[in-house]
Amino acid sequence: MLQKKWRMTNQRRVILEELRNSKEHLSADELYMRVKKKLPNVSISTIYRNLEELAEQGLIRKLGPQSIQKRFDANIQPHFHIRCVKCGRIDDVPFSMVSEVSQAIRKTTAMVEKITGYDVLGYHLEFLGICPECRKKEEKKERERNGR
Amino acid sequence: MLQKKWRMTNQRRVILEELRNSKEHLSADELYMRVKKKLPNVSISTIYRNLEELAEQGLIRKLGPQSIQKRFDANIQPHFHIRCVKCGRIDDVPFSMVSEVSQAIRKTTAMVEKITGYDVLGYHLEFLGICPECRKKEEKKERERNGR
DNA sequence: TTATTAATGATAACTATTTGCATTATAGTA
DNA sequence: TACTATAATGCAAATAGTTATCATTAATAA
Repeated sequence: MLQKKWRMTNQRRVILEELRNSKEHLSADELYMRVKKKLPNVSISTIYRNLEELAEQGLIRKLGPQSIQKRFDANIQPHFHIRCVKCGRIDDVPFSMVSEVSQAIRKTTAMVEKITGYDVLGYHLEFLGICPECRKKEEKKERERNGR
Repeated sequence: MLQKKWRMTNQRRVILEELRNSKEHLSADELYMRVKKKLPNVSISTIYRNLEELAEQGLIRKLGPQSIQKRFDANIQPHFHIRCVKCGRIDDVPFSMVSEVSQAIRKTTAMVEKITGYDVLGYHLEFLGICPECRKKEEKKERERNGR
């Protein structure tokens, strides 16, 4: 398991600094604007590369969905979802499963409004995991690696 | 408040049918493939337009984030987020606010694994709402509309 | 100080989605 | 039933956000 050497470049340092100094959660292009003020020659691809790299190292968190594709659901009854982090597949988590959770969330809403100043319209709860198919694939790969 | 007339076209009907017949949550291009089998001349832009339209009418649900841009967070402590549906801005909901919720979620995890067959790795809870700035803008627009 | 190679900047490519526009088809009316 | 207004379509081009390529630069270990 040899590990890639890690270099703390000027760009990387400034990117991390700017992200840490900001109260908001910046998008790649917002961050690009800020870093540019310190390092006018920085490239947008350096921003993207470093965000990936820093997230992989656990120094920052990537928010939102891993897959950019939107998905659509004809079931408009309240229910939650579970998404496979490997393949992007989304399945249902029946509402009965999570009625306790949704009750807890509802109880918290007023407090969230007071603290954040937002009008809360709803929420989005999604479990993340590895779907049965992808787990099988993983296990197969594992066996092949060990087999020879 | 005059309302746009709504026409049930062949394409629209098949799109809705295919979405309702599928157990999974389809992405636009997956749906495109299926609709194409019934209507070979259908265009991908018809799929997109109808998904938007049907979601607006409340006949289907759009899953995942409204904005496709990823955002990044240098705070790697556990906490939840609240996102503005108008402008895409993301703020923190402090962990203390939602410790009750996260406890309820943790208690449910084992059950979710059993039902869905997934290995659950984590979850993502995001409140949706309108941020103070956007609310102010909305109110201003409202006043202007009524004012004259 | 030098050698290795990780990281960079510039640019092209790519993916998912949206838009413009001329044409077609639906629903309401004569 | 035919006519009309306009919603919706198909196609192509445009766009947004992100990723890949590649020659060049610079950080680290010897």
